[in-house]
Formats: sequence, structure tokens, C-alpha cells
Amino acid sequence: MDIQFAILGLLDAQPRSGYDLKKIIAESDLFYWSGNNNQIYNSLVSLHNAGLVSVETFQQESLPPRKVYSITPAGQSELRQWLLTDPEPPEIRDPFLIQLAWADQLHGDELDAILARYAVEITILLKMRQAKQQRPAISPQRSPREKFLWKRIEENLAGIYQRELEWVNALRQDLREQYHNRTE
Amino acid sequence: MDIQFAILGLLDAQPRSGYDLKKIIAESDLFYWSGNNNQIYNSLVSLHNAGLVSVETFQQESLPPRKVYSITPAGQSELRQWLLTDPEPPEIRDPFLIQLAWADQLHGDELDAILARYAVEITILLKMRQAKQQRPAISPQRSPREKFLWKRIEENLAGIYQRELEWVNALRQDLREQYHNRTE
DNA sequence: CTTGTCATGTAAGAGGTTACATGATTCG
DNA sequence: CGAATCATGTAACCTCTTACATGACAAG
Repeated sequence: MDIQFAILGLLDAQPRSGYDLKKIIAESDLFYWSGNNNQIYNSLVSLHNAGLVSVETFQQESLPPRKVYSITPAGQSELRQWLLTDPEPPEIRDPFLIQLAWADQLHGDELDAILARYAVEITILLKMRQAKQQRPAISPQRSPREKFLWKRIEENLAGIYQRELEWVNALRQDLREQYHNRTE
Repeated sequence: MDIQFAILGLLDAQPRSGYDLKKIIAESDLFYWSGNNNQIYNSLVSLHNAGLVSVETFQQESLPPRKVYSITPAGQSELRQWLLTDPEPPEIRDPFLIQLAWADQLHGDELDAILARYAVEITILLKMRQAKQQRPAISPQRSPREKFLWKRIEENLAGIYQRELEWVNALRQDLREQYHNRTE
């Protein structure tokens, strides 16, 4: 998967500048990239070279010119084709699980402490997720169905943290019961 | 997070060669890297330079020499210190959700088709996960608690796919009911 | 008076992937 | 007879990240 298709979709919803895209991607969980300039500005250049987007430059006084990109018909057909390609599975990278894999050398309270810290971390992320879900998102809402799909996508993202939180809490509980939170 | 700590933990359980590590990492979901030579052999060199592992070379007839790495006391204390560092949150990268975010331009049956393909994909991954859970894993099992922790880690990994599958199935069901699987 | 926003762009480097190279042995 | 396993290592490359550079204006 390529950030290009994320950008193409965002431009299909409405024309935007590189700076607009950067902000959206940096704040989004769905568009999981960091939102750094390098990637976005270069992607826009190569999308332009491929004829998938067009640019319009607006001169501004005392500010650098604002370059607003729009999707072209070629870009739209490229996007549509991509929508029909084989879905990729999600990538899961949870370094904490590796930490836990070697954590048996910690004693009970140390182990519970890092589990607690993990739970706090996840709780914060979940809260941030839910906050984003409240305020008007970048969701296009071009049709009731699109609005519905975006709602479900956001629920999916929240669900990931929800499940993780339940998992870690159950684990803490069971460790407490089975090992009374101390090794020998 | 660094692959170095994954390697350090694996070597703490028992001495292994680069080739051993490569196989473990390539097949593992927990150790989420591809298991390519470059990364592993270079990591071993730098771990060795840092004095965190030691090497013993075993000459073999008609095969290249086997270099078996062991963790050093310095390596063990480095590992233990890392275990106490702040847990990192999981990284979720689900390109399919981006595909779905722009998928409103598909009509009902096209949309259901890609959702179905995603469900198949996830089902396969879940089955593979469960298969791995059956056969004797690389789980160290140095104590009952370690065995327990590894079981929970594996359940976590399976749970991710499980939840995703439930989510996509519920979505398909609701689309069928609400939109009768066709747009105008 | 510093921090944040607007707005573009570049540079350097970490991290990660695929593929290549070698070469004997075993399995189907 | 071709493919897989054992076992090391290198090369080329892509992706992505942090940080830098410029410069005006507004807000606290």
C-alpha cells in the first residue's frame, strides 16, 4: 500500500494543498504515516508527473504561494482501480508483547507495574481516539453510506484499543490471582 | 523498539546462530520483522561489538562454519533494563481501512465483494495463527509463569484477527440490511 | 518575546526489504 | 533433476522519520 492512494482519495473528496494533507495525515490514526513533509511533497510531485493530479498556484502576499492540488480524471480511474485490488491484511507491531515475552525475570510487582503503565498508555490513546470521533472529522460524508462507512472505520480503530485494554486488564487480574503478584 | 532486544531475549533463552534467529523471526507473528539476513547478521555484529553477546564458531565439514551466539552478563543486564522501560503502544497499519474509506464509489455488490475478500484473508491468517499455537513453539517455558505469559501473548495475537473478523462480518451484515447491497 | 500557524521545500539517516552469491547435501 | 535445508554474508534500494531552512504574522 502506498501513501499515494491515501492522498488521491483525500484529493478526490476535495482539492487541497500539501500543507492541508500534512495536517490531516499527521493527526489521523487511519492514515498512519507521520505526516512529514518529505513524503507528502514528493508524493505530490510524482502524482503530478504521472498526470493523476493537477496544480493551481495561488500567490499570497507575505506568505509562500499556496499550491492547491486536484485529482484528474486519470487519477480518479487509478483510484477506482485500486479500490478493487486485493485487500491487504493489517500489520500489527506491538513491541510491548516482546517486552512481555521476556518479562518473566521481573518479580510480581515489577511485572504488574509495567502492565499498569501499558494500560495507562492504551487508555490515553483510546480517549484521544474517542475525542477525535466527537469533533467534526475530515470524513467526506458525500452520501449516507459513506458516512456510515467512516463511522465503522472509526469504531474499528477504537475497538483495537478497547480490546487491548480488556486483554491487559484480564491479564493483570489473572496474574494477581494465580501468582499473588510476587515470584518466590 | 529495536530488533536487538528481541534477539537479546532469544539468546537469553538459549544460544543460537544467526540462521536460527532468522528462521524464528521469519515465522513469528510476535517478532514482526521479515527475518532478512541483513538486519539479523548486522545486529549480531553490533551486539558483539557492544559486548552484549559472545560468539563461538563451530567448523563443519562441507558446510560454512556455524557461529553460535550467547548472551553475556552485560547483555543480560541491558535486557533487564529494557524490560523496565516505558511500554510503547502498538502500531496499527491497516491499509484496508483506507481502501474502505474511499469505497463509497463502489456499488453494493462490489463493496461486499472486497469485504468478503478481506474476511477470507483474515480467516486464513487466523487459521495460521491457531496452527502455530498448536505445534511446539519457540516459547522458552522456563517457569510456569513464563509459559502462562506466552500463552496470553499468543491469545492476544489471535484476538486481533478474531476481532477484525467479527468487525468485518458485522459490517457486511449491516450493509446488507441497510443498503440491500446495491447503490441506486 | 516566545510559541504557533501558514506554507513551501531539502538533507541526512535509520530501518527495513528483496535479491544476489556461494556451495554442499538431502528429499521427493 | 529440481527444490529445500543448512549457513554465511553483501548490494541495492525503498520507505519513512527527524531535523533543518526560510519568513511573515498573530496570539498569549
